[in-house]
Amino acid sequence: MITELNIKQVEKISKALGDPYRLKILDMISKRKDFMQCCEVSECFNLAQSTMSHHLKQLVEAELLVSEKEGRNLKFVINKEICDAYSRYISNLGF
Amino acid sequence: MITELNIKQVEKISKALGDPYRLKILDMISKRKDFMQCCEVSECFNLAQSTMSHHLKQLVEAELLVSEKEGRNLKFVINKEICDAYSRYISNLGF
DNA sequence: TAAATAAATCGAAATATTTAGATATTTAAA
DNA sequence: TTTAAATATCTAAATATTTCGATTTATTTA
Repeated sequence: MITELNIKQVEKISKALGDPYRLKILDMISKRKDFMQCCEVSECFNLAQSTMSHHLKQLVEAELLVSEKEGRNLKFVINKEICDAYSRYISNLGF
Repeated sequence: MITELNIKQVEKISKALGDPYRLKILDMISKRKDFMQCCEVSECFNLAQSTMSHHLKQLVEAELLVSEKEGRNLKFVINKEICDAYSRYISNLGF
């Protein structure tokens, strides 16, 4: 089944994508074969832990990332299905 | 030549897409075969003229829309190339 | 069980965005 | 050439977002 986003979801995803840190986070995570840990992500940016947590939460709530708890760590992977659905929504604007 | 967006452009486009009015505006314009006039767009929303002007400006500055002056009116069309480039950027996050 | 680590939550300040009203500019029509 | 229409700009208020520090929660390790 192909995921179809409604306009509210598109808005939320767009908002999540509209920040330089969050774009860089997605970029980093996407370059991994497997997954990425939260604390690893934090180390790459000069931001407070609470700020990073907030950014990651927004990406998860927009469903761009899927997170999984592993002990006291958090692993992230890109939600390919949502990325594709969003991508499709935007490119369909051109028709 | 295929347009490749840099991360700053992706941020700007995402911000432009992260508002319910602007998404609806794009939706309306995209449903037209040809183009759409500014005042036509305004009529569809319960927003002040200056507010609408501001929203349209953001879409044009993000290059999602191309505007052309025609007399005292403004015509808009979707910038398909940018939509596709943005769409491609996002779907590539999945790899 | 105590200490340490990873992440989340809360509160508050700084910053950015959205919105409307007033005014200005540009062009068309009377 | 005055008037009307379409759009843009400016200012200010309301609202939302970003950020940090402090605290809390959950889990692991000593």
